[in-house]
Amino acid sequence: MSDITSFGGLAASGASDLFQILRDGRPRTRTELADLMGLARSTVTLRIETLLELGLVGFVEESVSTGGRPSSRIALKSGSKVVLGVDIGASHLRVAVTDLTGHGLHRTTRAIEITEGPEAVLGAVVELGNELLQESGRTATDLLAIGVGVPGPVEHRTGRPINPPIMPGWNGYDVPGYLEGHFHVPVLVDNDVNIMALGERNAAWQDVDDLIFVKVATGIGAGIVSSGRLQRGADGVAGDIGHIRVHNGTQAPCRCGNVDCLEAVASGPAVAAKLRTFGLEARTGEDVVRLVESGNRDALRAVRQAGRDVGEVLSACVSLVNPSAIVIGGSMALTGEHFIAGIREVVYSRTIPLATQHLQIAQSSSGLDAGVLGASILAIHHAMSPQRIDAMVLGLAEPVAG
Amino acid sequence: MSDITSFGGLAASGASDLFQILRDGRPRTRTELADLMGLARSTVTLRIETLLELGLVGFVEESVSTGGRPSSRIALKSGSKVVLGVDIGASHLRVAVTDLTGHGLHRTTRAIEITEGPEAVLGAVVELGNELLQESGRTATDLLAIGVGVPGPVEHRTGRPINPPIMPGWNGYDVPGYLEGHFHVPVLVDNDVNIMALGERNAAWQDVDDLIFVKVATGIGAGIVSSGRLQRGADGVAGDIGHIRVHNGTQAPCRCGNVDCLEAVASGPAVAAKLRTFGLEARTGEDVVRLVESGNRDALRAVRQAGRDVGEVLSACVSLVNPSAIVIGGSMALTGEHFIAGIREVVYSRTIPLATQHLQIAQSSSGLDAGVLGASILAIHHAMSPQRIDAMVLGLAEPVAG
DNA sequence: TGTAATTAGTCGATGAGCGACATAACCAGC
DNA sequence: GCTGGTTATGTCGCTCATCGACTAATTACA
Repeated sequence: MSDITSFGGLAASGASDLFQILRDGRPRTRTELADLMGLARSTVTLRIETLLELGLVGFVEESVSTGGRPSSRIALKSGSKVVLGVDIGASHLRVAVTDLTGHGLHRTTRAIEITEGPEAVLGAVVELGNELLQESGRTATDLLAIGVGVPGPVEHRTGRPINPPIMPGWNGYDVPGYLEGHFHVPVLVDNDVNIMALGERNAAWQDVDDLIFVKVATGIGAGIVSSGRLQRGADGVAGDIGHIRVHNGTQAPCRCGNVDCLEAVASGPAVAAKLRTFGLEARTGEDVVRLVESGNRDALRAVRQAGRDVGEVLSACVSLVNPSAIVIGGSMALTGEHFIAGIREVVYSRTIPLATQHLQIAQSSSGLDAGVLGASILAIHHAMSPQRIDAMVLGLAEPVAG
Repeated sequence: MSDITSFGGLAASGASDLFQILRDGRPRTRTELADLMGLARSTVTLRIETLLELGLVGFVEESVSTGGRPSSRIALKSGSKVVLGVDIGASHLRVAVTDLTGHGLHRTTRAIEITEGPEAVLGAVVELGNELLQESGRTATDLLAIGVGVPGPVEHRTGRPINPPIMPGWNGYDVPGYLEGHFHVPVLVDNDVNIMALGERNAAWQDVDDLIFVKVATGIGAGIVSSGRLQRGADGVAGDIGHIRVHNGTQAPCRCGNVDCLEAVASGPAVAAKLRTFGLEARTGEDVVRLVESGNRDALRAVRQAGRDVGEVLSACVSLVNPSAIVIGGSMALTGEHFIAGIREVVYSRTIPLATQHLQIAQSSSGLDAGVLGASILAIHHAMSPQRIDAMVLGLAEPVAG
């Protein structure tokens, strides 16, 4: 009764360990790799040959000599394989094809209404996905995995949304099942803010292991990366900071039933509502951004106050998890420095210096692409996991052995 | 230039992997272990023999048969080795000797003033440590490691306190250096709340992977365990919730310079100060506990309100990290259900149901021992790390080979 | 008391990984 | 442009952890 992972010798020559090191995209020499893994150089050479045969790695030309024979540099080769990154929002859908390094090839957007339910929205995902594959000259067989972000709580293990407040009809829906039925590859689903945190970290904060990504748009949420790992919490709803209480005394009612929730005070629609009391025309966060860009004083002031309110909640977050970076994304972040200035003002005054001395607070650099990039990363992480690499190596070894 | 970990074959026969499984204290059969590790039973047998020779594991008598030859059950054997757990408080010192399963053998307390500085306090630690070793019939050679908790921020890597507000003279002091000079074993230092979180989890919440331990005493702090790992943050000051702002409008000044910090409102001394305005005699959290136990109405009301204030901050923590348990410790927890009722009242009303449906809020069960137990766990984790077990196995192999 | 069931100990075969040595490629200086 | 120093690569026999299969031991139950 032995399992499949062993067939005489060890699992799969451990080539996947080597591969995981190359995942960061940096080219390495054999000696570097040997040091990094604590193995002999000759062993590393053998493992590299396995990965070369699989087409997973390749040589980089630039051979730099330090006085002797120049070392050949080995790096991850994306090959022809691709993944799909899907970012489902309340009112729009964004899909991207990326190679295995997470670099975007093609992307596209479509207006949808998430309230139309899972079949309608996921049907659009299938359409856009197929279009993109065709545009980038790939076939369905080149696709390795799909990552999906949805605007609500998800049980990451099963990929099913759980009681999502703004996604009627999606509760418990088998999102991976639908997409796997059309693409026949693994589908990973997570909260949209979580994948944005992944995307942003991969794009601009590779060396930062403790990071909080905050999305301020129609809703407000945070994705937390601690010790380099995404924190989902016990029920997968960690980072739901939109309903933490703030105290500016307006008793603003929130859709959750409470009052003075951050989301009822500082979200795009909340700021827009406040601006309407000044006789300004505004409904969404985008409207607010437009008013700020036009230089409207009331809008500026309201945005800065919203920043302060977000800052109040974030100062608590900083005290609790002590991150080294906070990245602000979502439509409200597009108001530029005014919003972030309000955040900084409160965070740096309401937190002990020890926690803020190395803290950076910055605007999202990947902007609207953070979601699809993060979704791709999620898919790549799965497609390139040690288990799957081992399986590929085994697939290479078996025909030879048989 | 190869390193010491390899001398011809593999590092150390991988016996440490096996040992790590047995660390939970549960006895296992060979077949169970083989399944758990994905290795052949014969291999497991060989590894067990190595650990038997080292005296690290042993057989458990009770042999249960399921219809055939009864399996022999293998379990961790604490042997004669011990560790010291040290819990340094603002005004008292607690030291315990425990075996390698973390079970206490002897413990003792002494009144100290942390303001007397590191040499005086650590001198007392050395005295008490030696006394305890003698009492439990162990010698210095039986000691494997020391774990220490201090009431302030610590750089865990070096064991040096960093700008601790209530520990004048300790800033940057080499705590491990002092103790290693006397005991000649590794010394691990961490924040007191962090080790209490470790101790509490080990004592009563072994199966809970997401837990927040909150200490409410002279100060207020939290230790966060996420995905089974202690979260220290980027600078090692995660969980410092004492200076998060609460809003009951009293503008209470805090020693940190801000107003309305949780610590200025709900800590032992803060509640005591409030009770003095009612003409009651109270200075510390212990005084408050005494008044509550005597049934004083004002004290009851003040404690419940303090619970609500703590609950306000904890509801933000729940939204952010989504734990499955919150454990309340520290002197204020000794006021019994009144304090925790206030916490529950606010947390369950100010947090979305999704995050609280499986949330438990409970009083610390290990009480005053949480600190020393956690410190021991910290020491044991280090003393029993894969690297150190590998080294022990090597030490066994080398004389034979040489 | 015998038989089925289950666990434990033993041993030859296998191959991942190692170190050592020979070879290849490049630089600098004469 | 040759030559010696330097650094990287390729090759090969050896070692030992691990495997699977077989045998021995121990119990339950008919």
